[in-house]
Amino acid sequence: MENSIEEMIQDFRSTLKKKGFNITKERELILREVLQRKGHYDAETLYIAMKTSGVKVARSTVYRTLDVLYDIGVVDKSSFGQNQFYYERMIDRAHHDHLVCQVCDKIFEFVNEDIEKLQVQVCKENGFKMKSHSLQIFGVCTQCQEKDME
Amino acid sequence: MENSIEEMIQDFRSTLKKKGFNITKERELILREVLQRKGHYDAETLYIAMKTSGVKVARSTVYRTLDVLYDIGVVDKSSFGQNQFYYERMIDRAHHDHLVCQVCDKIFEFVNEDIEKLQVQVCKENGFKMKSHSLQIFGVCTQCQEKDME
DNA sequence: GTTGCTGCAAACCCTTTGCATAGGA
DNA sequence: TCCTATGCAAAGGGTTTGCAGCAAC
Repeated sequence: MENSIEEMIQDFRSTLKKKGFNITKERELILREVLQRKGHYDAETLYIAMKTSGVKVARSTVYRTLDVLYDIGVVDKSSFGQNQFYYERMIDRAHHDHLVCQVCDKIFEFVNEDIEKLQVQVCKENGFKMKSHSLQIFGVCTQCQEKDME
Repeated sequence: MENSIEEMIQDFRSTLKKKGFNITKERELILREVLQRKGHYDAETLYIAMKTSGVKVARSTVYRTLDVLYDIGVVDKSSFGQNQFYYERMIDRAHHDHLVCQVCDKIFEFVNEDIEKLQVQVCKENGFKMKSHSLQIFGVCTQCQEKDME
């Protein structure tokens, strides 16, 4: 259940091979960064973080690799209606949806099996073949509601 | 129930006033275009359509006004993960969610009361104050599935 | 007369792309 | 060797912004 980073990198290598991608040190470096990072971030943030910590990699490689990681299911990609993509590792996690606070921009997660089931049903009713889905609820989080009352 | 365009424009004027916006002829022109348009479109499409039909209005005014219309609840705004915003009039319509076909890019709508209720419940459980939400299911529509089999 | 809106063009921001070079298979 | 990936810089595309002139209140 609990895999070490090194084991995950081994998996990654074999998945790349299986899908016809080359194994490169840049892809591994980016994977390492992704694996140790929790929560949501955009490609630019990841790129800057890597630059700052002295890793040599090009911006376009980060963008391209994040999409490879998305392709092979290592990260999730979502957009929260902000015309920008956010990534997040999918390791050891079930699919989840998001509560987006419009005051502090924090993103909270939730899992709701019943909603998932209803989505499957909706697809069945419409003859639609589901590949993925994305549910965001926008509003105000508890903390911001409290701040507002002060 | 069934309001005429002119009645809707009257409502619009009073809403603008109530919210502290000025009433201008550009805003009215854009509202007219929005009211007679069904389905989803981006700001650029609306702008080009207006230009083509001879309406004099600046691109930035269209972009700015669509956001005003969104503010006051005349249009809905969503992004379908394409780094672009899509607008759609909200008149005479219940909230609905979207099935996005990744093959033909068509967008289908559905309404599901049970999902809506579960969302309210999720918010309650998390002490989250919901303002809006957005659910998109990505996949392949019936027609594209059939085409694929040929 | 103020304040807010429009129009224009330029700036912005994130993302993608073209191409020469480097590096896996 | 062949083909894919990288790095760089430049282009792209949708959206936003600064500012002067203009229109609403």
